[in-house]
Amino acid sequence: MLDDRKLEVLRAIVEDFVSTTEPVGSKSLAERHGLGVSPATVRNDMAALEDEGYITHPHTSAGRIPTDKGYRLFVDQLSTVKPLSPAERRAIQSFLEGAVDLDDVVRRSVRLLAQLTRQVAVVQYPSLSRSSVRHLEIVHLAPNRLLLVLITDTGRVEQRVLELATTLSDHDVALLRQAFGSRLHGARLVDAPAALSDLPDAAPMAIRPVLTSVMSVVLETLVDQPEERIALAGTANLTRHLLDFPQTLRPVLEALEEQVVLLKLLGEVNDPTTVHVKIGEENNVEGLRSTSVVTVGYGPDGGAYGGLGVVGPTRMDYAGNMGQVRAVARYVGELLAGA
Amino acid sequence: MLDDRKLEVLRAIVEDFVSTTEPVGSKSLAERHGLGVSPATVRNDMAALEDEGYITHPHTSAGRIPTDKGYRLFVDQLSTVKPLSPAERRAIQSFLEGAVDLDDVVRRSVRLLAQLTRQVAVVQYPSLSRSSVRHLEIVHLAPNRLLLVLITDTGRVEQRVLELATTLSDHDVALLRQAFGSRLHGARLVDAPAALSDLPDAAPMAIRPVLTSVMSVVLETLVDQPEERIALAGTANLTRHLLDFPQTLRPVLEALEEQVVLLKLLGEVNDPTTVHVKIGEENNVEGLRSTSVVTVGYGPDGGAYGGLGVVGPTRMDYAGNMGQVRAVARYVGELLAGA
DNA sequence: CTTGGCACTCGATTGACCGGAGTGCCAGGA
DNA sequence: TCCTGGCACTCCGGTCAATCGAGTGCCAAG
Repeated sequence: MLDDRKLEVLRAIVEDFVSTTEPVGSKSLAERHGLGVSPATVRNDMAALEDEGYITHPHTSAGRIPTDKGYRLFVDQLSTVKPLSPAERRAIQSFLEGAVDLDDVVRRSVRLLAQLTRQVAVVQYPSLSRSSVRHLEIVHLAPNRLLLVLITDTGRVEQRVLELATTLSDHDVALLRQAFGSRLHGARLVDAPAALSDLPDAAPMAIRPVLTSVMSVVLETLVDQPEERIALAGTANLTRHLLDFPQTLRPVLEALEEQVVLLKLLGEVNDPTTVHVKIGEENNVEGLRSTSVVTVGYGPDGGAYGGLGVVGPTRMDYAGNMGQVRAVARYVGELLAGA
Repeated sequence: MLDDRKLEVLRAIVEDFVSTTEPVGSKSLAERHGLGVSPATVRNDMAALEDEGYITHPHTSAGRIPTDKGYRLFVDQLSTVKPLSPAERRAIQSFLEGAVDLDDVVRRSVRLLAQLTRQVAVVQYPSLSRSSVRHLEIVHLAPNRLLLVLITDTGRVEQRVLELATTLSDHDVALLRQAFGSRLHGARLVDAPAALSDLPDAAPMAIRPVLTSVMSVVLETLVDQPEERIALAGTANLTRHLLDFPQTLRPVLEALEEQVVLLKLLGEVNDPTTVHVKIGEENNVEGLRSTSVVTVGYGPDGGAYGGLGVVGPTRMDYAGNMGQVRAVARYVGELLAGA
């Protein structure tokens, strides 16, 4: 149905439209790209592409623009992820090398990504459940109050204050500390329930009740309801593209303010090791139906820590942005693995 | 120069313009507000107000709109902070009452404020330096590595990892914990240097060197460079007003992404107990020259903890927004004082 | 000092017009 | 069978002129 030239025409349409923002006509297309055929032929191909739903035109006498389906085909078959320019590599290096702690890494990454892609950038903090325990500290704040401090291998520090029904002695707390510490140290948080399963039986009879209650609270707050965090940057970039369609701006901004939405965005990736693209209507998130989202996982094995990506207009430089997103993910992954 | 009626005319212009977004003419103004004078008289007053720079008109045959100076006079003399409606009070109550920790309080507050005012809301986390120490924990992560956990009276938990030049024994750390804890407990962080000044002399000779080095790091990271945090919400509200002037949107969004800028905004308040308004060009922040900023301090004595406020178009409901900002600040202040 | 009257200004709207980019279709040619 | 040039057609976008009306400034009378 679609021979090579038709595909070539589609590619040309996407590339031209992305760079000019204007519907592209048969004549200018035949001229600018060395297709070696006349505008009339291009028109025929265009008609075929339109029949198949890959392109459309706003009105009768206007040029063609790609549909979501057209972009999809372009991304899947017609474009190759663009490697970074040396300048971009240097930018990443110098941007990230000064980071002092996890917060700093994430903040710098998200800014970098926004700057590089000129889109809205989203970076998820290393997910708790997928991290492993570097240190777990239990502090005895008051007789019935504990402070839990968890430090993960990625440098994330999380704390919770626990209110207990019973009171504890310093000695009890020392026992708790010892019991939890020895079992969790180095373990991934996902495996915490298993690692702790034998704990009640092994513990001294005296503290078993309080231990089980502490244990359930710990598991609940750290494993069942781990707090995910997200950093966002570059919302100002939305104005570059969406001023043509001001009414789409509001829902996008609203969506971007919802942590849940962003997590969903980054979490929907099946295979976190490859760059993933959602185009326009493909987005499950209402309000982002007019945008495209490029995401990828980062961390060891390419996705163990979390996700990051960019949100921009469907008319975006997919090849470039995919390359940039992937590159930043790799750097960040290495940076955190080395920390 | 400006008699009562002229002031009344200015008030009417501001109120009409704020609610309609349209330049207001003499006729409709004379009708809608019961001024008891003819349009011609209103025109004379308008001419006087324009001479003084309180209002202006976009073109010859258009109605008048207030200038920044006009809004300023309106805020200072013509409007009274509007108390909240019962519905608004209830909204605040129900919105904030479920908060479980500081993060939650701040996040809920900023959303609430954005929703209430329909502007962009900004809430500063309780400033570290102005808080006092509820608990300071020193954890011995590794021979030359300490984890500092600070819990303030407002529930803010802050942690730093310290790398030391020397190695410490558990016993040393216990001494440190004891020495710092006893002196800082209950003290305000601002007073920390004074509270710790006698520490080196009082400590056992053996740990003096390391103690002074730890002390300097502690003071530096917690007092000299306290990390301020800011929460932001409601950026989507910008689209309601600024779509008339799309080009102003970008600088505003850019400014709002800069923590530094926001801190400056909230920090510039001289007297934190009263609601403060910066109108248009009065703003020192480039990029917010087209907006007005309403801020107030919160906490005991009305400002000890931090600041919060909203950013919106100069054409905003000052009386209402000032009331809402003040009310939220009070609630948040009480909530945190009671925590 | 207020008021009605009046001429004037100027943005906004409307409708007519036209140029141009682009299309779809067709018939002829390789 | 496929490509190509030609041609009529569509429709957007910009320009121009005319008109409308809200609003102003000024003045002379009350």
